[in-house]
Amino acid sequence: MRTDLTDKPDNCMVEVAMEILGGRWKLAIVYKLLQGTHRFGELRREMHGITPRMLTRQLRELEEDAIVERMVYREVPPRVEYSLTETGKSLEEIVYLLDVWGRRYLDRATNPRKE
Amino acid sequence: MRTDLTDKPDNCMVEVAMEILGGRWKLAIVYKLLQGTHRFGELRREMHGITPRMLTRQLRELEEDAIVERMVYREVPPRVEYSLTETGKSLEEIVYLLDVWGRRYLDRATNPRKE
DNA sequence: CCGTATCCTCCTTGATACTG
DNA sequence: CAGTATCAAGGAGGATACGG
Repeated sequence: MRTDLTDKPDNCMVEVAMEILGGRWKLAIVYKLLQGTHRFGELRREMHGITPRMLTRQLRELEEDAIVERMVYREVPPRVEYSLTETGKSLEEIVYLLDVWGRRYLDRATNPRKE
Repeated sequence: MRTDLTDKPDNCMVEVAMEILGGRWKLAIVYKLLQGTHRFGELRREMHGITPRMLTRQLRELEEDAIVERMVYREVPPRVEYSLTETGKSLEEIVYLLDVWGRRYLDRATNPRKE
């Protein structure tokens, strides 16, 4: 499944980070959770197009990697809240910079200009 | 293949960025090129485990997305050099932070400690 | 409301051999 | 040296229906 993270020969930890954070949804979920705790259904609505199955899988993987915390309230109807761990919150600057970079990239791609 | 980047409904540009930079090798290649221009063979040797086919594909995609520049020298034997564009260089801080994050993450995973 | 169960497609990645 | 060609496997991601 995942290559052994401790078996990275040289000093490029970018590969380690991308192995945990890669994929289509992970960092977008972190982006949402940086704005505060969310319930399953809230995330589902805000993530335009994700299926419940996918959302569950991504959240479980993030939980295993200690990025996300899952809090279950045994009520009727059931309530489950997701939030970031400290490790998850430590991604704030990276996610922010990626957001900025993506916005600028899109601007350039949309109205290209000469150098 | 790729979803239309201009068709992202809300303000989460993280998805845009990950669509361009996601995958196993892209940011690791950027990491190497931040240290200077590289030839194909140099990258191949430094990227432990990448096949020439994969390296070619990743470099071509990065070239299409204007992250990487390809310079062909018509010599014998042939020489091709890869370097970052300005857009590529603008990833420096992100790549640096990902490297740091990955290193710290690995430390925590290797010698876990209680809070 | 918060998920699971099933079934499915196709992209990503890889191994190996070969070429200008 | 710098790639292509070919073949193959596996997993990421998706559609739909159902369960506690």
